[in-house]
Amino acid sequence: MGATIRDVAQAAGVSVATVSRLVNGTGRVRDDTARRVQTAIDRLGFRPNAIGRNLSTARTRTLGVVIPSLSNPVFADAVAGINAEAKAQGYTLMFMATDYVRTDEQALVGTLLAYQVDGLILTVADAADSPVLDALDRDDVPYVLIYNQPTARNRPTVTVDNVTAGREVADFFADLGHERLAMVSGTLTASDRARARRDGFVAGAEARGLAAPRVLEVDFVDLDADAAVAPLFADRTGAPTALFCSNDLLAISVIGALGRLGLGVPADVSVIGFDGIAVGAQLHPTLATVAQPSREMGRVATTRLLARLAGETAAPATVLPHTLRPGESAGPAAKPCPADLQVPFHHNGRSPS
Amino acid sequence: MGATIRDVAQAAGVSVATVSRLVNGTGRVRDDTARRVQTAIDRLGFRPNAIGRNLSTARTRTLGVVIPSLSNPVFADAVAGINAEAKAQGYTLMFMATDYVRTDEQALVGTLLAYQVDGLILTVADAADSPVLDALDRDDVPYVLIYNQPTARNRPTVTVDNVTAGREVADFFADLGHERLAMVSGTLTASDRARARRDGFVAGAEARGLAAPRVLEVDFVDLDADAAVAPLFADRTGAPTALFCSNDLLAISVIGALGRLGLGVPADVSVIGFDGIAVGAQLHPTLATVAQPSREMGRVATTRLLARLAGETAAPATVLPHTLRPGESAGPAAKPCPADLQVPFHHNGRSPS
DNA sequence: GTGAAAGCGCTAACAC
DNA sequence: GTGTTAGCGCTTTCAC
Repeated sequence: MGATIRDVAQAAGVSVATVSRLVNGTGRVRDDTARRVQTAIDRLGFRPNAIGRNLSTARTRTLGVVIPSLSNPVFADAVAGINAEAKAQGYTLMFMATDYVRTDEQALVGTLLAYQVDGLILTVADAADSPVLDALDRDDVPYVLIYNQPTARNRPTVTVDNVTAGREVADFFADLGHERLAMVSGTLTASDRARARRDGFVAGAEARGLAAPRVLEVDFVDLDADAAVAPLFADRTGAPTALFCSNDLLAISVIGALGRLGLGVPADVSVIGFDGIAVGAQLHPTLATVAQPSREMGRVATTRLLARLAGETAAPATVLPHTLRPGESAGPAAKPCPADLQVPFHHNGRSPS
Repeated sequence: MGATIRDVAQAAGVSVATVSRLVNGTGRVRDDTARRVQTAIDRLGFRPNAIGRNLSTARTRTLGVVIPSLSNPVFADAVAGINAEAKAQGYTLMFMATDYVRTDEQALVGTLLAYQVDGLILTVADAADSPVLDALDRDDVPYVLIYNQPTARNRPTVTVDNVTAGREVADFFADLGHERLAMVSGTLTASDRARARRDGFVAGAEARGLAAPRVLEVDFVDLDADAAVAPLFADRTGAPTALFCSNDLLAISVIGALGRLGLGVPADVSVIGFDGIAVGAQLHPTLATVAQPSREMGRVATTRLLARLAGETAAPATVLPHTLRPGESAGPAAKPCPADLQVPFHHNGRSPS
């Protein structure tokens, strides 16, 4: 497409080595030579071919990013953070989405590696049981996980404490007077963090002496929220009054489904999500959630990866603080009232207060 | 990191050419040779170095994507569509965000070009006045614009008809009985499409015999919605009853600000956005909007770019259909009632109906 | 301070 | 069918 280093060298009457030295600031070049070369560069519109450079240096200043999906703001935000930091450090991103197809992880990472990315930032289905990560470890490829749950193998990870967060959610509900808790989660085998959240939630409920929460596993990718939620409320007498959803997008769908079931949020059912996506705060009722600092997580993961690339050997897990963010979707449990006065279900989302 | 083609050749007792032929399926290889080579490949875990290949073929099977930001779902969705189609065609994305800094476009594209992307998909601030695009045209770099407004220069674009859409919004409001329209737009110089929407909107209002809508230009990037919206309602008697926001994110912020001003939506002010981001439908009131098929736009743009790369010379603009999606945020104009009965402003979002 | 030349890993003629 | 070899555009010794 453009001029090569040889063209420039020729035009300036110098060798390619000199051009290279000038362009990269490596090695000294006499002033007037530099001027001559620079003129040629400008005139020819020379832009060094990164591919040629990469081949020769065996570095690309390129980072690979593999995440489940860009359509979930939580990942889009993380990528925005990754990108911001990468850009600031002179790195460029190559990007791949698994679309939650676990078996695709391997191939996507393979593609990125073929392009000789200097390192990877990824969210895998399960960090504790991951052929991809095993392969990366074996080949000693620098990577940092993001969102994934830390494991016994001490893989480098930037995440929040999902177990504690789950426990806090149980506490939060218990404090509000709820006694029958339940969780709606995306496919648990597809998300180690969802499992961690559940574990914390279940443990928290037990610690508070509540019945073990029912855990409903749903297909998050193409979700029929109505069908998914219905079973929980088939027997309305024993139905849960508080629902923990493993992520915000799921929580939003669930709230919609509850409405169509004639259940008000939070009048009949309290709902809390996880992630802290921006829109949650704009909903009515505003979405209670456990907020993760997604953008920051992306930033930190990038910083750690670049440090690793620079030779540092960093700590296995960076645990960033999460925030249980109350919202209108989670309210106190309804006071039990005399049976004959009870009005258990309303057909709009509003409670008679 | 891994084995080279030479290692494989040596291990299999063949030449590199044979390995190359087998790996790329170019040229015939005897069955037993193939087996031997394949064994070596598997044993050594050989993965062809794309950089080497790229240098030699002068193609990278890599597409560059430049958009304003990933944090706006409208762009995230488009990138998701681009990625899906690219992936299906064996292409990988390199990604850059301008963060709405117009002057960065040039450099970002430059970086992508240095990496020898085969083509670009981009959204620029203004397609009609863009040094970047001029440069791309001059160097004959294949690209397709997305979201940008088609211009006289017939640059390849995948978009919706923003002008018509704007006109439809004016009609929509007029049909609802609104007489005082206004628009809140992101920086107009930073968005050719916002200008087009405004033009259509203004023209539409005029066609319906309404007063020229006031157009408020706000800094979308770090927006103080309260301060931005206030001037419109300083004089509440002549204040607009219907607001067109140049995008959904802006509309959401504006609705929040209106609430804090004591103005109900849609009771006191009707609001419509633009983009059709998914969360709009989850808001209460649901967000009226002009929906663009973002994911599909990304897909189509990619298809067109790949066709161009394959040698086809495609049409300048592909205009995809938009959909004016009514929502609760846009309702009929309040019937004027006798002055002494009038209750113009309420301090919650709900009208006394 | 500058140049010559040997690669980096691969593909693609071109020979055989 | 298979091997030889000349690059692709760049960096980087090593001489001078």
